[in-house]
Amino acid sequence: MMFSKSLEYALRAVIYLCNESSEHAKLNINQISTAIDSPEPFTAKILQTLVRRNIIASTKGPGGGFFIDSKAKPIPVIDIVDATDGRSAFERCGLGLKECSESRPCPIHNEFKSYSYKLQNLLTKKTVQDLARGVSEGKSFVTNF
Amino acid sequence: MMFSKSLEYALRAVIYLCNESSEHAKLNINQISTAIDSPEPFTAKILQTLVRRNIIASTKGPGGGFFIDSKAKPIPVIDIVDATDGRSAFERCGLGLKECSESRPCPIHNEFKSYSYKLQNLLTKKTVQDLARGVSEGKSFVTNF
DNA sequence: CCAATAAAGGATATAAAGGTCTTTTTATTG
DNA sequence: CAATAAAAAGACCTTTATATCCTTTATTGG
Ligand code: FES
Ligand code: FES
Repeated sequence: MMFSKSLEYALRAVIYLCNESSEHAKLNINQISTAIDSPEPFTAKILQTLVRRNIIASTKGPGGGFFIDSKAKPIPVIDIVDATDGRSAFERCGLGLKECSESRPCPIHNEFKSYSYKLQNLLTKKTVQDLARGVSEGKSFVTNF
Repeated sequence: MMFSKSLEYALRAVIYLCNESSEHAKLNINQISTAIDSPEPFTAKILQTLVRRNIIASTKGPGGGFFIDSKAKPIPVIDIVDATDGRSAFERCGLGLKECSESRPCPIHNEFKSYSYKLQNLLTKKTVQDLARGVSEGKSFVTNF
């Protein structure tokens, strides 16, 4: 696939929020970007779009910040992809041809579509909560040293 | 994966050359970029780097142009990747962490590495000639309508 | 109501990828 | 040898992704 920086930061932030925040323990942008070691204003922009899409929540003012109600419905990873990069990388021709179809396939069409389908499937089944679990159990990390 | 434009044009050009050129039937940059519908000067740059890497050959002067001796040794697709995009996308952390290792994996490390390994393997085994064969048999295409 | 705090919004800056143009070098042919 | 054809080389331009900055809006506690 090759994730954009926006998607990388979005995923790390959302996983972090999933473990560390709640309606009663909001985190401000400085806390988040410090934790996941991402550029603060850029991360703010990204989180804003996630809020607009109702993937995460936020409140303004003192004591405000971003949070995820982790008891809320599971968030498929593909939702974060849709919010940041969109799905065009999956749909276009892997060799950049204008048309991508079974009737006029490029030489990598079959492999590419098969992979592309499997990956979308995986991203749809896998939730942010699944990824967050590994982190909370100390098996994986979203932070640099 | 997500190929760069350079890699897309490189692959289409090399596949085209594989079928349509030989030491005695060289193609100039105008013929190539017209055929594969790619920006001519940009494609020229890309082919220059492939020549420098001895993936394709070229001669200057009237009657000159680019060519592949198709009876020459098979060209693994990974060679084109190495020449254009390099392999860093395979090696870095999929979530952009500074370190990527078994001892400090991010939440997608295992899936990412497994996919990354399989893809590199596929690109190593699959040759440009394999891809060109489909095109010469009319089963696939490197050109737009 | 006021001061402080924090996100939202919008304009702007920087870097990298993608693409073009001009000049130089090399080879061929009449 | 001159004219021409073609790639090589290098400077330059454009667009998109990445990132920052500044102003506005909403919320809270005193
Ligand atoms: S035609 Fe290229 S991936 Fe479908
Ligand atoms: S640590 Fe993220 S892919 Fe290895």
